[in-house]
Amino acid sequence: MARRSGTRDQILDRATDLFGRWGVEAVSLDQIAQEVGVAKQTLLYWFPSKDDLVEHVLAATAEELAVVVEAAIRAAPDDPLDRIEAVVKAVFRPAVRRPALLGLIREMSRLPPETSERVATHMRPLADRAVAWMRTEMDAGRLRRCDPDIVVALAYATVTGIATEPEALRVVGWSADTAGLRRLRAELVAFLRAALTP
Amino acid sequence: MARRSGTRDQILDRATDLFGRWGVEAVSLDQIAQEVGVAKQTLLYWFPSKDDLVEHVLAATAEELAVVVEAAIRAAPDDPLDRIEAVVKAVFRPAVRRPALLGLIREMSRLPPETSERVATHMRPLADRAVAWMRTEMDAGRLRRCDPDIVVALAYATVTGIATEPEALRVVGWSADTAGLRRLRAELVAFLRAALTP
DNA sequence: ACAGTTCTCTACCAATTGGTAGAGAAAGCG
DNA sequence: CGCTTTCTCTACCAATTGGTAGAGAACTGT
Repeated sequence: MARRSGTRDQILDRATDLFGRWGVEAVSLDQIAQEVGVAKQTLLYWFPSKDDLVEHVLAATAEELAVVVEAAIRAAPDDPLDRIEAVVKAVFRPAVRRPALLGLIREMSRLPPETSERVATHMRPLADRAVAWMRTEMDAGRLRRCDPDIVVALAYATVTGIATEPEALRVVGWSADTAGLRRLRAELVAFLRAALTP
Repeated sequence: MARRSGTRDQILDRATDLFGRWGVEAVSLDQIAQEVGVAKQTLLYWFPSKDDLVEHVLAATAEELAVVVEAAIRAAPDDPLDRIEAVVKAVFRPAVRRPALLGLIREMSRLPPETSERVATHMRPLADRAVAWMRTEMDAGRLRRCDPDIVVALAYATVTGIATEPEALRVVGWSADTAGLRRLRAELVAFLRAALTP
């Protein structure tokens, strides 16, 4: 999250934003280099190929999101709905400040299978924990009974979709100012709460 | 939906799939031409530029989805939750058969503003009707009271997200066979029902 | 058979793509 | 000081990009 200072970190940073906003294929090395303010060759010194850069960007992003989620889970209260709310809010903040973050995760499905598989491996422990946790909460009657695998994916899809598609929100007349953001977050939390209450 | 026969329609058809799957920027005219089985120049005869092709593909897709949704609304029962279920099922069928459809709508946010604005104009009447309808149902106490603008966008994000991100589902161990699809659709409908029940 | 559209083709173009080769600063270190 | 490592640069490359020019089929109506 912190904009770091070395050339390598600056490259990672700009590449994250550009890849997430426009898609990996749509962003050229020349463009990244120009925005960072170095020659393209400098990119290729730090990352021997574009694929390599993409992979490092993805790994760093997945890692960053995982850290944010872990922290939110640990800090959150015991009630499952409160906990979900805490996680959503934790993800919402960096996602709104840098919309590219979640957009990047989406780019996964457009990458060669081996790459996306490696990123998926990164996320799997987190997803597994979430699923297991939901299952126990359902057994305890504190969450609506359902298929936890799919519902974790549904919740993810809702949060990611809404955070990365300003166009869809514009269609219904939403605007991205502070008040709009607060309203959006509140509705998102209420939506998930209603969807998961027993 | 029907695979039509003229050269122009074949081009539109393949372009829809390829743009939706890989993103507009990632697909070249040469690639489309090759898959259709014609020379690139034939594409540029029917659509004077790539931008023009993109625009026609988007318009056709938006139109197609709008027709499906309209039909589902008209055929559905009066109860709002049943009606939502009918629409989701109606969208789910073509979306799963051709995942590119919803993926394409997502591409909107990556296009030049004028283009995305024109597509948005196409969708707006539908969204407006949905919002107005939700509002009256809420007033009648048959839907959970909330901000209908945002909740329409949320429901859209959930359906689109889940239908276009097989990767996210793979992470939680989901598989795309017939049984998996049925399970997914059932959970999706239950999720939305729970989220919108008063 | 005719001329006129309608359609698809080959041949080419300038610009951009990811990537290579290797020179030259800059900085640590004896 | 000199030597080595770390870093960034200019110059270039083959391949691919969206797009142009214009020739030739193939089907029209007469």
